[in-house]
Amino acid sequence: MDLILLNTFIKVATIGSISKAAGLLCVTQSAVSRRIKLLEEHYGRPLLERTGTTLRPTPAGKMLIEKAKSILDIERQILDSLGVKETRQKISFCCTPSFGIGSLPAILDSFLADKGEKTDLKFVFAMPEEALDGIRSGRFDLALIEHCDDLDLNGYRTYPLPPDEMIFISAPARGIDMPAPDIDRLLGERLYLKNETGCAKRFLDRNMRSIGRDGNEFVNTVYFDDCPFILSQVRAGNGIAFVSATIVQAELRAGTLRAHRIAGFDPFRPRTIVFSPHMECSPAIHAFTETLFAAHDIPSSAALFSSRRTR
Amino acid sequence: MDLILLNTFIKVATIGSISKAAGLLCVTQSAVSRRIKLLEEHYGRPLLERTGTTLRPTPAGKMLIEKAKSILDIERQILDSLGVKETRQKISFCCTPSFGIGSLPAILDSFLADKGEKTDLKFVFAMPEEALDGIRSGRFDLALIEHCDDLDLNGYRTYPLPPDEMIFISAPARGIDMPAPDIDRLLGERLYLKNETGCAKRFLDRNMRSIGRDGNEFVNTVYFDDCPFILSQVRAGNGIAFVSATIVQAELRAGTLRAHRIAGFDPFRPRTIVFSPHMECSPAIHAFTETLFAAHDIPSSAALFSSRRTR
DNA sequence: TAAAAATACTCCATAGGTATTTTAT
DNA sequence: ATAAAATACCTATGGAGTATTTTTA
Repeated sequence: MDLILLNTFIKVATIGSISKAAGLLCVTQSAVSRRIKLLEEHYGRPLLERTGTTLRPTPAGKMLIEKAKSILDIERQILDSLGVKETRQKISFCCTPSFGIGSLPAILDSFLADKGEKTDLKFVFAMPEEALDGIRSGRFDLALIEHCDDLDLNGYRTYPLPPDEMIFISAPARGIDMPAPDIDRLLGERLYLKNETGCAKRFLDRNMRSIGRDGNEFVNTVYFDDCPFILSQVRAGNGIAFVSATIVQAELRAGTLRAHRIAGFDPFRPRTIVFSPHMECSPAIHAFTETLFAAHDIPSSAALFSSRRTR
Repeated sequence: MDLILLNTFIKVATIGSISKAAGLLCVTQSAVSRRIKLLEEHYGRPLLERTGTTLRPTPAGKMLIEKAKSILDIERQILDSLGVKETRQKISFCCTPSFGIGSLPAILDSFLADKGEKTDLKFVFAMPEEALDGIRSGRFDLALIEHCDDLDLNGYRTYPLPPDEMIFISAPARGIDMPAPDIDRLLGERLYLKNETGCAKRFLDRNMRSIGRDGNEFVNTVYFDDCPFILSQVRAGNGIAFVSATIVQAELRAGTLRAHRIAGFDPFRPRTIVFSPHMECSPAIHAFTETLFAAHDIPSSAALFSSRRTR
């Protein structure tokens, strides 16, 4: 009787779902189902109540949970006293600076809340091209790609996220129309962008072209490779910027910044999560992805982690 | 981590030998060696001290023994409280009546002393031919064959035992020479034998022929299918019998019976243990064989039980 | 040198994955 | 009808056996 069966049973009985537990355990639903079956055969009776909307332990199962916990606890004691370290879980995640600044802090907080202690985390902010390169080479486990240009993701393990919205922002003092100003009104403003090849610039150019204009019509453009500085400049009324709505959400709500949406623009920037083919599913990565998905109101990533178990 | 590893380790550490533990566990030395290795890899350090004449647990190993016992104990509690019966171990053993009466009781006592509660035992007394037939058909797990005739044991899993000795016995009152009487002196006595086709009769005939005489020269022969009665008749001075020395050992020592050995006879009857090819090694069968061997001063039967594990 | 443990190698049982079916709400 | 669990089937891993080598007392 393998301890993995007991651990699996505890997870399933606690969560109340075989599929969900499978995600956590980085194996398929099939494997978990089989493990439960094996355990039930081993102990000669049903351990889970299959009726009802959620899986519940039978009386025998309830008893087993307690006993199994003691067993796993002793095993843990042995490992601890012999100084056996569980292989430190590593996550390396790549995304654009705007996501890193706008959304990642909240996700990271929520992740660290329960899962953080035992994991090595690496967060790299880079452009989609570099992200994909890192995924290919195994430098990153997963990346969040924002599609400033069309991008060929063929051959990657991907998962779509809801798009985010790109908007112009300005200080109220500049008096720019709030809902949808004329584009010519904005062309006269000093435009702050992070850099010439950044996502925002490329996405802006694309949208300008789509309404028959050109990105270069913004004559007064300042590239400054520091987001907080750009925001402070805009806040101070020194110009406008074209940014992801999420990173200024709070200030828009507070009224310290104004959002401007241009007629004819498609402001929504598709986003995709790309998984490394080398990525081994680990509980940490599973939990991180789960947090990432939860932040975007996607119920569960269970199905993503069906194979490639950690050994 | 499989509980079988912990159980194996406890056995090895307790016994101090991988080979011996392998016998007990009904697997090969190789398998046990591998299990220990797996466990040592799992816990990341040596658990057995390989130096010295006997295998001893390292400090880590000592600690593990205790913890492992707690784990296995909890597992036992679970099984008990769920009413999981360990499949009742069965042994069916066949031997000649003379062995069954002479040697088996002592062996059985010694076996029952520690192993008996959880086993179903079946002892059948029969002639070698029937024993072999039962082995072939799987009716018996093992049989002790006494070679009254030449017997072809090709194709059987066998193990030689030291031979026993066949002797004539008489009551002291009859005044027959003790060490080696003349055969003609015995021919006049009434000879008690169990039955016409029994081992004793056949073995006697063979020996008579080997000294140029004939079994039929005993003119006054009584076949009576009950050993105790025969012995009582001899004891009462009503005749002689030709029996295995072991069944009258005590009475010879006490002087209530006399032993007679005929010059030219080869009194030693080879004995062989025959194992059923269908026999699955079980701890019970191992223990029984161990007892059987110990009774004949054979150190260990470990090597016999290398394969065919119980599932 | 002999007995025990380790190891190289092969085989097969089984755990796990994929795809599909069954079940239950 | 949909989502989850069970299952049929296939593959690959690894545990067990056989035979051999290495170790150590």
